[in-house]
Amino acid sequence: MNHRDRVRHRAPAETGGPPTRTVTLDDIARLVGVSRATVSNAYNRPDQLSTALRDRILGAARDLGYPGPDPAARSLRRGVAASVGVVLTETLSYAFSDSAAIAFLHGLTRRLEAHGLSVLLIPASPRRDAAAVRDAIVDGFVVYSMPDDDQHVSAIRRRNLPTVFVDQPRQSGSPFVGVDNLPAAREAARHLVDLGHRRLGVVSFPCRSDGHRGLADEDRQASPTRAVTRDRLAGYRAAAEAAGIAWIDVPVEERLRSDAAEGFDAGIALLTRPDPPTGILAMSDHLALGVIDAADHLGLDVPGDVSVVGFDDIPRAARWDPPLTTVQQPLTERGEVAGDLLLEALQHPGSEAPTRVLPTALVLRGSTALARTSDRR
Amino acid sequence: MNHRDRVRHRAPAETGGPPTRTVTLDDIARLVGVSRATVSNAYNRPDQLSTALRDRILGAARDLGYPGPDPAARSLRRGVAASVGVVLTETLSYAFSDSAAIAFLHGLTRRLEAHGLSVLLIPASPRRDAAAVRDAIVDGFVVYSMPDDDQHVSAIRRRNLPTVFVDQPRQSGSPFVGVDNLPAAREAARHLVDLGHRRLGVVSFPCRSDGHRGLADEDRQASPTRAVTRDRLAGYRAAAEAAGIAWIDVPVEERLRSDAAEGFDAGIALLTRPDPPTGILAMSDHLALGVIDAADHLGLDVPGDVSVVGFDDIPRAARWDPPLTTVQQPLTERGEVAGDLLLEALQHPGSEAPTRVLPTALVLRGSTALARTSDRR
DNA sequence: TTGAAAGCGTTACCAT
DNA sequence: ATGGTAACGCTTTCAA
Repeated sequence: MNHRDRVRHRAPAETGGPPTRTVTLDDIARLVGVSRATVSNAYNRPDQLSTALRDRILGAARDLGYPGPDPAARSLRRGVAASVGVVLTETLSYAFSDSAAIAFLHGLTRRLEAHGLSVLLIPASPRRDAAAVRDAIVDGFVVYSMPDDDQHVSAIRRRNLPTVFVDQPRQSGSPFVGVDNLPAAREAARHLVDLGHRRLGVVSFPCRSDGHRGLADEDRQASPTRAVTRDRLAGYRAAAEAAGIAWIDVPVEERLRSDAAEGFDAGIALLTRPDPPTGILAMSDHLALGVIDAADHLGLDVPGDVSVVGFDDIPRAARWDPPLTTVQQPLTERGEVAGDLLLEALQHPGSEAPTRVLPTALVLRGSTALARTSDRR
Repeated sequence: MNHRDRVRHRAPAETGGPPTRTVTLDDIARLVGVSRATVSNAYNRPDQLSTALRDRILGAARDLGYPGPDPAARSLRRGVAASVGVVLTETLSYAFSDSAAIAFLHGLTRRLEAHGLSVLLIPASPRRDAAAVRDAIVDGFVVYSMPDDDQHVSAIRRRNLPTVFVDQPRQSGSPFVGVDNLPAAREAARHLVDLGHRRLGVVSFPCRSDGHRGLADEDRQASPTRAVTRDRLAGYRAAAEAAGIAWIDVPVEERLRSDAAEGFDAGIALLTRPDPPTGILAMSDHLALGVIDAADHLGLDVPGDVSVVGFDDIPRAARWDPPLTTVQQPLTERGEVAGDLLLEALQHPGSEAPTRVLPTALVLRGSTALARTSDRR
């Protein structure tokens, strides 16, 4: 980014240096005939000088077009940025198409703005280097659902600032907020099993960040980089095996992102198998809604022919046709809690690093029903 | 915000000063036995020193727990922030419940992150002072739909950085992107008139930021602080008067925010009037959907008893029951264009300030229908 | 390949 | 009430 627009170069004789502001505190001071300190006080400590002088200073500043004390210089000197950095799972723009991320940011900003803190959204997609993280002028970080081995996360760790982790990774010594994914997923799967479903299918988040899309073999399932994926998979599996269903028989369709298009694609893949599942577990509502569309598209009835369970309970879930059975997690509240934890960490640096596990609940709606008798075993 | 956590105070004898970093470039330099400049080069210009030395330096940095060059100092010295400030109509958290704002941010971040720029969301609700704007360490600003007389906008103007205005205010000399609200609104109103509706009602954004909620008298209507409000009102009015409807007879319900709850409230107010409107114009889809709910609630059929037209065409509009007739504007694209304009302004400071007016289109769906014959005149 | 020095624009302490 | 002064931590030119 070129910066020359707000700068001017000093006379040619000048020793080469950084870009120079058009007008600084010094200029005002000189013009008014006071010291730099006094001008600074005019801005930051109005009570330290006479009203008359202050007005004279502010007037001169206006005349010269002085933009006010330079924020970077200010921040350097004071050691405070008045802002908080946020890194999110995917690209920034993706976050704005993901209801779960949006709800999180809603809760987070609600808390932070109450304290006058700005929120710096940092581009941290897997493909980018961590420069933006290293250059972020912030007082602390919020890490939202990032892979364990992510370079941005490492860079944040090195920054050594108060950091709150959401969902993932779990970082000892740092505040954490999330839900218990394994039991939540297990309950979702058990629900299908209890309805008599024996042929299950799963639509999963990526196991690795290698761009794979399709069936996840045992090897991939063994080592998902994201804990959310790992735990939900384990939960589904636990319930299936508890019901005597061999996990090897359960197709796990891995998809790159959590959106309806990917869900649709995965749904088609699952439902056109030779022996298609009658119960499908999706790791997010976005994916689940896509699966329902896929069933529709294939002329299958939900829940008549196939039951679908989501995860998150985004606002659209309840309004869908049929309304989606899903695992509800407190999306906005997670953001609020993350905000609270960070504020706490900023105010009391030395204090304990709390872990807050929020409750989930299986919400039964219209997208699941008893398996046909013929489909049971 | 307390900053002491990442700092230590030097020996007691130290002259009082700003908070001090635990370890700086200097410490590394001393430990390795080189100059500060060389350590700096190790980070910023790897080609300027031998690999061996570089490794020694980076190793020492790791040993000392050096967090890397301080971003604020860096930014001060280089004169670049690598970030862009954004201020939005309302509170930050509100933005995350407004589909139009979300779509805008989606488009904006898509463009900005491609250039490695971070996005600083600045709390700028009408009640806050402009401190967050003054302290924002950014290379430029995006102003999204703010009142003309807003103090944050004034503060941004004083900062004298490249700034793109979206919707409002229109600032001569600065890039602008928006739509032509007056003709768009006029078309929406004409649609109702063409369907035979003679008793109209309007659900409006706030005319002033004084917290008023309810019928807007002529005086209020005469001077809305926001151009969007002014222009849409003027458009509605033009179509009504062109059809011989006296504007004084058209109730304008002013509401504080653009959400379904406010729309519901306004819908109830309009539809329980002695001579209720048969055609309602809402300034946003969120409001319009609330109006439909209100009609439902009162046992009125949409569009049988009352027709409703929205504005924006948010994703939910097409999926609603009934699907909403509305004025479509390119929400995401607006964000992209804003991003492009700002990037351009950052790269070529002196250049022209383009104004981009994006197209709108009235989308006819199920929420509008012919007025009953008995209701016409 | 390395180092010395000159800033970047502020703020906060201390003295007057 | 006001000013002198010493940092804050870094980057860059220029010379060696």
